[in-house]
Amino acid sequence: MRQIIEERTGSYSRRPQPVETQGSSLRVAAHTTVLHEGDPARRIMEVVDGAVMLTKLLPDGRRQVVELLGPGDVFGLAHADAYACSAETLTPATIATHERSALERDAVLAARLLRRFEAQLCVMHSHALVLGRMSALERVAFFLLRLMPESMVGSTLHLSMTRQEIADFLGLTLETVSRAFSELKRRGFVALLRADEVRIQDRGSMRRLAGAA
Amino acid sequence: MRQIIEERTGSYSRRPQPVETQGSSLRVAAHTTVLHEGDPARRIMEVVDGAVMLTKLLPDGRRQVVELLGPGDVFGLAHADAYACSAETLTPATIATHERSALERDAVLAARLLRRFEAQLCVMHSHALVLGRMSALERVAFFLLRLMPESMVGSTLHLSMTRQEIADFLGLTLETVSRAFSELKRRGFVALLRADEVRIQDRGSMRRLAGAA
DNA sequence: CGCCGCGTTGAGTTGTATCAACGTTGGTGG
DNA sequence: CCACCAACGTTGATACAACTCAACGCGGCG
Repeated sequence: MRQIIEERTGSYSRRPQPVETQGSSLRVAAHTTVLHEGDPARRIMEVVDGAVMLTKLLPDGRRQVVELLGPGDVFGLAHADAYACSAETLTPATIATHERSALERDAVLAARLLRRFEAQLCVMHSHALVLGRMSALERVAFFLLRLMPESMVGSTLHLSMTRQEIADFLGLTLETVSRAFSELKRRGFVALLRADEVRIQDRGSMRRLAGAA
Repeated sequence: MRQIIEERTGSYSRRPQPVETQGSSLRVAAHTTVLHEGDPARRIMEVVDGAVMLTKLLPDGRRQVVELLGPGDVFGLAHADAYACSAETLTPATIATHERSALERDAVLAARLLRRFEAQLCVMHSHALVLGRMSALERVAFFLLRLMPESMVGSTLHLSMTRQEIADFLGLTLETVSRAFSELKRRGFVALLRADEVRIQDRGSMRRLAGAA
């Protein structure tokens, strides 16, 4: 669809710094596929700004959103030199890219990625618990808490995902996600200003539902 | 239960090498809990030999086996300075441990962990697809293929997990896992010599079931 | 032998998927 | 400005896969 991507090389074009690698930076529109599952994995990427989702497909078309990424998160991982997931922007985004070979040369970059990978692996562990052991209502409560940092308590959250995308992330159908939203609203745990504008009313009950996430 | 752990310091006790970190090595019996979810995360660990599973618990006791680890795999990851998962051996195992501070000093170690984290993150992505989108039969087929490397085609696989542990890994109940094994046997895709001895008879059909894993 | 943990199988229940209709919103063009 | 349309969301009725509860089988060990 809207594949508006503009690329520009790193700020230090004059003398290529050995530490600040020759990574370039992409500015990408919302709903743009940045890379495709199975393509040769040449570069590794970091979300600088915006939101990105990683997806995997089964041959018959079933889809799983395997990870939701925000600023600092890393993607473009490879299994057998091919990208393991597709990556699609949820919002307009800025993405930094690095040659894979840069990892060996640039220790600072490698250290940053190591810390990030650890954090993302922990998040994946939590997500496995969600997908493997939680009910639909619990999954949606968990999802909303995950998107709503402690800080912004009373404020309203904008969802940049459709019901189908949320369903594909939580291992549900879009109808079940919709019913779960309605049920949370009915119980007074959340308020839906619009379909994509949510306010959490009762954080305690939500946390109890989500298993003290 | 059987908490037979013997610890010994690294081989270079004389002059402590700056690169080969002061990691110690554990010899651990099967069915031993090596670390507990929530404990302060002081050390990072590598499986040298044997098999280890990482688990997470919900307050009401529901359990998810989030990862299965073999030689080379890394665990002991921290979220907010606490272990994110418990780790339990499935077989007798040898485990190398490193102080977390060693990561900053030892570039070789850091590079190895980075590669491992990338691989383990990819595996977790696949597992999210399994947990979110696959049927019970597909999950069990996927599980068996994952344990049976391409190389050993005709040979027999020893499962070191109970039906309950497999169920907790695949997000199912032990009865459903048992029925799936029976169904795979009925279809002639696998042979069950004993409950924990499996031979894959029809790898093609298994791969088709598991979505060309 | 007889117990105990683990596995299998059956019968009935339930949560989520599926299928289908209807509602809402935002954009476009008459 | 309003009518129309398309995409997204909600809600209801029904179906079905997996869960739950329960009985039974089997193998290893004291």
